[in-house]
Amino acid sequence: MIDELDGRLIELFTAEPRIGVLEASRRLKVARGTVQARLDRLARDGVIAGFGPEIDAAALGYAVTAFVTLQLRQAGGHDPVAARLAQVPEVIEAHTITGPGDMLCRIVARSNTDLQRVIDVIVDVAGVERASSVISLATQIPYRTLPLVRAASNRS
Amino acid sequence: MIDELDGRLIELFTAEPRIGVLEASRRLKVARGTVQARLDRLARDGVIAGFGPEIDAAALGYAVTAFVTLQLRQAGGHDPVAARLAQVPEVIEAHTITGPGDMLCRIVARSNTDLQRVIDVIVDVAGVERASSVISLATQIPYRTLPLVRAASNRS
DNA sequence: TGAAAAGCTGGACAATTTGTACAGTGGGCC
DNA sequence: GGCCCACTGTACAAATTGTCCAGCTTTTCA
Repeated sequence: MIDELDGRLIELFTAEPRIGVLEASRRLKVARGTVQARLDRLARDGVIAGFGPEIDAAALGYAVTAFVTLQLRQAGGHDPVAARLAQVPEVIEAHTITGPGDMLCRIVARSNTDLQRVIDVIVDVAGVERASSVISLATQIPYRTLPLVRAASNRS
Repeated sequence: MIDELDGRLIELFTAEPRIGVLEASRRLKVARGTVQARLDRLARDGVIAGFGPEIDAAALGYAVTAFVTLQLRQAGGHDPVAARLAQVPEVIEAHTITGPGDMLCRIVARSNTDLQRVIDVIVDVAGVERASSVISLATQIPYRTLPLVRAASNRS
């Protein structure tokens, strides 16, 4: 799927995103065209989804993160509910899941008080039967994919 | 915290990350120096955490995502467990949480069979008492922050 | 076994962008 | 009124990008 050079390339750009193709080729000691081709291929294959800016919700004032498990009314299915949840800015992510719950959402809020408001909004969404939430107290491992890249490109 | 121009800037770079400062200034109809200064400030304030490549775990072959709630042994605390979990590449994210569970992890695996293996690895981590997992069947709302940016920069 | 295909190298070129600086202008604040 | 700050518009050298090419090596496949 990806080889060792791809792995080094991704690691390099993760560590120093602004270096550019030329500098990357120097660091990796390969021709510029190679870096360019690899990058194009990784992007085409969807391995690299994009280079967008990573926004820190906390820095925007959304200091509280919580995970909400939703139980939905049987009728209507998941998609309409998801569409309505998508209207709520504080819903950062949503998955349908196995198990007793039907949906798991990641939400953010400005404070614990604000979290109450956000949860109320969610519970008010048509199709949502009940919601149970847990608050993230600390992020022990921030979202990461580098270990996967290393594993997939096999080198320790 | 961030104003309307910051919001437009972030949106633009999210939509087309590769355009560069000069093109961005043309699109936003402001001077290049302004874009540069804004970007610097946003990065300095931590609002923009970085411009690293976004890696798609699924494209790397990790097609299955699951959320695992861990109960920990009381003794020892969270941090040592988190440190050990960090050794497992498939643990993509981990939070300490309120409620009956102690920790919530996002994990990925190559298949449902592989998921079993990953969960076994996690349960084997010293300090982990038990783990209960739910599988993500579909991503209804992919991780996003743009609505927050819009909300924070207040414009619809 | 032999030939085609694919990937990498190293180099070249024009066009564009970046980094950086500076003077001028307008609004907000004390 | 006066100061500070952000933005504008401009300038210039240096660096990077996009694109192409010829030659070489390795892999693939009939």
